[in-house]
Amino acid sequence: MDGLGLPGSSRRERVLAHVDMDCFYAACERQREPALRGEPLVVGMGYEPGETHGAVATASYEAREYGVESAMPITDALERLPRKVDAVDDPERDVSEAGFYRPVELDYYESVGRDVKAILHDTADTVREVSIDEAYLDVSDTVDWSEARAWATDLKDRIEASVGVVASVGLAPTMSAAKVASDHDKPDGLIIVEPGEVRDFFAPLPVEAVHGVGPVTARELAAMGIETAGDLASADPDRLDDAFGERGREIRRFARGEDDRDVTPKGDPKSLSRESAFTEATEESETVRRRVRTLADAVADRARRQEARYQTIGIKVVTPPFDVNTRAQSLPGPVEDADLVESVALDLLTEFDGAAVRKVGVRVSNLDFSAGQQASLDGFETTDDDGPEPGEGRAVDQAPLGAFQERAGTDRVADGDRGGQTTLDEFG
DNA sequence: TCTGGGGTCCTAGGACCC
DNA sequence: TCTGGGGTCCTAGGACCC
Repeated sequence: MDGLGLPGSSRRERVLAHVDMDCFYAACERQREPALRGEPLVVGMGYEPGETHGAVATASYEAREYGVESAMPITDALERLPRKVDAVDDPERDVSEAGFYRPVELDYYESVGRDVKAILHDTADTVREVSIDEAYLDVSDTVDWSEARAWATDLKDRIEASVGVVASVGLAPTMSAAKVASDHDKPDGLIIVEPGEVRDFFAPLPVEAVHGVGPVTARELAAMGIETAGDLASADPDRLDDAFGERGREIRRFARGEDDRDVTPKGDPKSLSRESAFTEATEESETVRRRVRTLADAVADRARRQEARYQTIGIKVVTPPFDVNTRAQSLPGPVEDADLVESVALDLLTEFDGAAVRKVGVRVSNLDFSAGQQASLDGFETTDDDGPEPGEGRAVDQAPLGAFQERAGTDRVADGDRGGQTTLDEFG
């Protein structure tokens, strides 16, 4: 097989697919509550039945007809599309011009997402899961361009038949083109962009269609007279570099159909965080501190379940109108210590005492998964002695924080108890 | 527009080291 | 006295994605 494995542009044209579920949260709700099919449906984040707070996570296409959009406050959505139950009681309202509202239930959507991913992994050797409802596939070894449509149709059918949700699929020789292709014909879309067609496919699209171009960049590009992907493809690369740096060159390459990125399985996360907004901005430090404590515990718990140690602990404080402030503190070595997450987070928060706060977050980063891998190895090998790992011992010795230093010893015991068991559970 | 939650990557400046 | 260069780590912020 000539060309296989050659680097750069000389290598064989790959066959890549991007699979993207249509209105995924709404589709999940309809899958388990079929009466919602064909009805305008809004799935709200932070929404509870009968209430009016929260924001739109997903609006079905029927709901979009009424002007309901993603990220819109539920109060606005209700003005455009009243709840069916309310309309029934209101003689002023036409029941046929009303819709259904459901709260986000992420655990359920994740289980549906896993069912879809299982089919993808069964179909392709190389899968990169991007999010709960989206993935890239590399099927170069098994699918030829001449059979691409049949393959994709079969995949879509399998997903719909066995999981009950609809996917849009795009095939192209690059990841960035496959992504745009899957988005181009939604819902229930299937677009195939063969090698050599990529640039023409991109040309008429607005720059926002290019992966990596958001509202800010689009506005700046427009000011430069660049409005379509075609304009972007033929723009002077130095000019883009001046305006946007390396990212400017990258979006130009994408628009030209140049994208060497390989589909690789998703690795370990780089950070874990939890954040939460107040119903309205508060200046009460104790209220904010309480929330930060809760978030810190949740983040630490998430890290523990994923067997991730962390070396950096940070907070995010959003103050009106929408100023995002971040603070972070690094430790001398990776730890797993819920109390430390809380105390460092609270310590960083003192800077914002008395400030109006509308939202707070806690984050751990600089993650280290080697301890978990070690634990899983231990499970299959002869029992290790109980001494600390060399690296961990050193980290503890250098710790600048009293709390960290005092408690590190007891954490080791807890770790030893848990490591192997947790791992077995996950594989079981 | 008065913006929900969980991520990624990049840039820039300062500290510190050789 | 403002004179060299290179490298790494850390923090903070920004843009973007779903």
